[in-house]
Amino acid sequence: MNIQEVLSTKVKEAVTSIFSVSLPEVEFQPTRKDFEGDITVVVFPMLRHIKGNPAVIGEQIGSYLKREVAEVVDFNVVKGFLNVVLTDAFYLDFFESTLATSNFGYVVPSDTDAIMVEYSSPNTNKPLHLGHIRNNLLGYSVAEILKASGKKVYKTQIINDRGIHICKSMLAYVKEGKEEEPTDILKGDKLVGNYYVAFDQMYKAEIATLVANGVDQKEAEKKAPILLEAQEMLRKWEAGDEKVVALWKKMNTWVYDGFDITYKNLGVNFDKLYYESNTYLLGKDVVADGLKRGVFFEKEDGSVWIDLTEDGLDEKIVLRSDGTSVYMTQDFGTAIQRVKDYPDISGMVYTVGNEQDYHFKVLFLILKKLGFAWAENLNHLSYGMVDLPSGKMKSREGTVVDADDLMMEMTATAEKISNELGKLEGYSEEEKQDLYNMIGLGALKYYILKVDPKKRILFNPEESVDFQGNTGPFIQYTYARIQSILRKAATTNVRIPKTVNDTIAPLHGKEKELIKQIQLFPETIQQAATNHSPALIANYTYDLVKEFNSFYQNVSILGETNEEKKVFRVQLSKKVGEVIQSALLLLGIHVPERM
RNA sequence: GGUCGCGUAGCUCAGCUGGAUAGAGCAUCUGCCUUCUAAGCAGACGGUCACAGGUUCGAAUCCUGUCGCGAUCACCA
Repeated sequence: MNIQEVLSTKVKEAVTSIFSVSLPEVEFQPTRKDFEGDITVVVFPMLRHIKGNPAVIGEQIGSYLKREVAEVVDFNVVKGFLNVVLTDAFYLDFFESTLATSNFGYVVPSDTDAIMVEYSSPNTNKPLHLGHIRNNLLGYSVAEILKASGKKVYKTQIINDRGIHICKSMLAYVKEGKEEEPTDILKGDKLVGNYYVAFDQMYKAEIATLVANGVDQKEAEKKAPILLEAQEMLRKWEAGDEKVVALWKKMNTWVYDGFDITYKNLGVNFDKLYYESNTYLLGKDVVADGLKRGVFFEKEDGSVWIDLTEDGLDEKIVLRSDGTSVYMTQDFGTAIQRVKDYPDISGMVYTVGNEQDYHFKVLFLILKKLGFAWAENLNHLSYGMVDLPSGKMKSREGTVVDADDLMMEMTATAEKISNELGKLEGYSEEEKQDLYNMIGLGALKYYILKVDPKKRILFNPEESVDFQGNTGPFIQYTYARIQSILRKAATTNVRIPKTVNDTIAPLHGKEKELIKQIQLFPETIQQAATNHSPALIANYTYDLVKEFNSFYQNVSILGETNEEKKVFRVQLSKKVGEVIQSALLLLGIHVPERM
């Protein structure tokens, strides 16, 4: 039982004994820093059940708690707030208990209750950019957070490897590729992306010619010969034309090799890959079944629809009049397939931009109407676009911040700053490069993940990502500081005293604040998991680190003459380091021994 | 136009399942390295929480409306 539950019971007891009233619940909040105390009981809500002056009621409950609860040393009442002061022993007991816990804050993952997290899911016609980075970091991080919160997790992505957009880059390659192949300098995804851009240029030129010859703009966009050719290529692909399929395989392989490098550098991974070329026909049998059961209805032309007007949405097509699938059909077909593949799945998280909010609303509703139990636990991890000062990023127009380039720039910045500070004496060139990479990516990942996913990010390439203040490197730096102390101390086997005695008490205010912050870690993980919010982990870690740095600069650790106190501070620092490491790992950020 | 999301300090963001005097970082300004890593610490400056109503003992937080920004409303994906 934690302290809040103890206090809750005791407050109710107090109210019953003093006012002869039973209180349904007690409201707590952490005591604000400006007041004395650790935990605050809010008296106002009690006024519904007890008549009287809140300050007086607070006094009476406070006295009761001080008398009856061993952990309560003192209390004070400000307006309707009863601030309770807890004993140092309470905090030390808690701290002692964490020393024996490995992976403090993490819950051992279930082996039955699984969540599938989908993220990344790129098209294979162009390289990954900053928008994909946000998607990947969010998806990866949420998956890690869910794991830490006690779920079994499958990470997946569906690769959009077929369709007209893929044929466009293939066609441009055929037209002007001249057997070009990827090189060390030009990764496969970049090469294919170049041809996607090339297609667009040819297409635009043809439209311009047509318009100059008097063709209507819209008509020209539909009739441009190169577009018709691409459509023809798609038909051949669907018919299994050998030459087209061979080219498709070749170019997709180039792209996958390129993506692999980007994913590796970014530090993300997947347990299972789905390919749209294998799934795009799924869902038709579901439509047939749903028709029978009256979930869907058929129109005169043979197209199949679902009526969602009663749910405040509109009618949505699920099968075209020519019998082919639409995006939606594939999506529910794929969802069902995934549960067939992994029967322990009880829910899914889709990491997809907020432009598809409506689509997922409809998708989830359809799956519910089809009666799947797991459909109750589907979540769209919707995030805002990453825009540039000039507006939206567009691959076709070359206004994108490339993922590989950005990671390289971040690493270069880390190197520059490290060299200026010059603290890496004795590190080999390889160790240095690893460190620059760790710091550069730490900065980038933290920068992206600390903001609420719902909000759109305006990324200005002219202004570099910060390395000071509320940033990844600041947190990494604090970790490195702690490791430096531990190296010097080398007393890790010494334990803190089990009870508070004269040598360690009273706790320094900073020490107490640190323990309080550590205490919050497990519940922070749970909150981040329920809200699918890495930002909560980022903010928590920042608060912890700020608190530690304040402790570090205001309290001497190794210089402390009282041996018991010194050992305790070393232990405390070590624990903070462990929590920093655990927390950052949930964001996909690694920590250095030195920096 | 319908629907959804966002609007908090000069800038970037916390806080939003209602609680005390709205918090950080960046930028600007003051101090602090012959003592554990100054990518740091201590402090100053900076606010009509878009606006107007409402609910409540109490609203940045919940409800309604207005304005601004974005997304979306295809037999595209």
